[in-house]
Amino acid sequence: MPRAGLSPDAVVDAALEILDARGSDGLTLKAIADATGVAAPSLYKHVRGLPELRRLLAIRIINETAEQMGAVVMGRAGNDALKAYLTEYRRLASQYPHRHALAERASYDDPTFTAAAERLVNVAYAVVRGFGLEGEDLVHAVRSVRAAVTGFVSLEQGLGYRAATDTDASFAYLSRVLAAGLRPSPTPSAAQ
Amino acid sequence: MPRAGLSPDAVVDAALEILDARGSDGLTLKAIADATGVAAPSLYKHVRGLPELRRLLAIRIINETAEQMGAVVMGRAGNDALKAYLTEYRRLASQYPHRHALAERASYDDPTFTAAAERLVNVAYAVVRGFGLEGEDLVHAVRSVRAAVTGFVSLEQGLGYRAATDTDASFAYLSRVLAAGLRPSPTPSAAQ
DNA sequence: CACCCCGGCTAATCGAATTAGCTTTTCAGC
DNA sequence: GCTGAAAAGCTAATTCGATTAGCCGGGGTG
Repeated sequence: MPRAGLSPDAVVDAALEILDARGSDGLTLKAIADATGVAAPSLYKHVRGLPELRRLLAIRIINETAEQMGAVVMGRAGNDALKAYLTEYRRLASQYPHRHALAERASYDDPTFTAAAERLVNVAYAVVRGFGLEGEDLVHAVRSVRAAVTGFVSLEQGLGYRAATDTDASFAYLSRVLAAGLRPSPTPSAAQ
Repeated sequence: MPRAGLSPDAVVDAALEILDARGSDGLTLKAIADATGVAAPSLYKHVRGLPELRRLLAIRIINETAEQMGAVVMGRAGNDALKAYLTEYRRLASQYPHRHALAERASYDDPTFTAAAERLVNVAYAVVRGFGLEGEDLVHAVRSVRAAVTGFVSLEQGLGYRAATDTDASFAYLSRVLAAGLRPSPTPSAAQ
C-alpha cells in the first residue's frame, strides 16, 4: 500500500473539485476518499471530520476569492475599481456557484477563518475608500456594496430573475445605483 | 394506534418548527417523525422524501413571506413603502434566519413554487413601481432592491459585519442608497 | 539495527433515509 | 348498520455515509 501522500491541503483540494462538480450535497467524505484513492477512514488522519472539512473549505474559498479580487482591483481606483470589483465578484461566483453558496453564510470563531474573512473585506475597503468616505460611512458603504453584490449573485443563481430581462443589464443598473450612492452622506431626499 | 391526523401541510408545519429550532442540518425526517408522534416511514405517506419536503418548505416559506410582506407594504407608497419593505424583510429574516437561508437559493421548476416566487417578487414590484419606473428599468430596480436586502441579511447572519459599527445604521445607509438610486435612469456620473 | 510515529487499512457501530409489505382505521355507499 | 377499498400507521430490513477502534507496514532517526 503505497502512501497516497495526502495532507489537509490535499484533502481540501479534492473536496473543492467535488464541491464544484457535485454541489454541497455531493460533498461527502466517501466521495473525497474515492477521488484521492484512499479509504474513507483514512481521511480522518488529515481532517477531524466533515464539519471541519467544511470549515477548511470555507477558509480556502474565501482566501482564494480575496486574492483574486485583490489582484483584479489592484491598480484601479474610484468608479473603475468599483466596477472591476463588482464584475469580478459576479464572474467568480458564476464560475463557482457552489463555492459561493458555501462561503456566503459561513461563520466560525476560528482565527484562521476570521483572518480570511478580513482579507476579503479589506478588498472592498480598498475599493470603497476611493470614494472619499470616512468613519462609519465607510463601513456602511462597504457593507452596502458587499450586500448588493452577494445578494445579486444569490438571487441570480436561485429563484430570482425569471423575467426575460437581461441580467447583465440589471447588474449594470445595480452597479450604477451603488456608484451613485457611495457618497459621504447619501442624499436623504426621497426619490421622485 | 390512533391516527396522528397528519397531512402534507401538517408535516410541513412540524418541519418548519424543527428548521427554526435546529437549523437546516437538524431538519431530518427522524426529527419530524418524533415531533409528530409517528414512525419515520409513516411520513412517506404524506411527502415523497426529504428533498420533496425541502421543496414544500421553500414554497411555504416564500408564500408566508409574500403574504407578510404584502400586508406590511399595503397602504404605503413611494419611499415610505420602500422603507417598510426593507425593514420588514430584514426583520422577518432575523426572526427566522434558517427559513431565510433555506428559501434564498431555492429554485424548482414546479409551478407551485414558481407561483410562490412570483407572489413574493410582485410585492417588490408593487413597491418599486411607486418610483415611476417603467419597462426594463422597473425590472432592474426590483432586482436591485431584492439583491441588496437579501444580501444584507445574508452577510449580517454570516461572516460579515464584524466591525463594531452599528448594523442598523448600515442598513439605513443601504436603504438611502437604494431610495436615491431608484430613478428611471440612474445617474451615470461617478461619485466624488 | 531497533524504535516510534505517521498514514493507511479493515472491521464494526451508529444514525438517518428509504423500501417493502402488513394491519387497522375511516368512511362512502349500499 | 355492514362492507370493501383507500388512507395512514407500523415493523422489519436494506443501504449508505460518518465515525471510531484498533491493527500494520514503512521509513526516517538515534
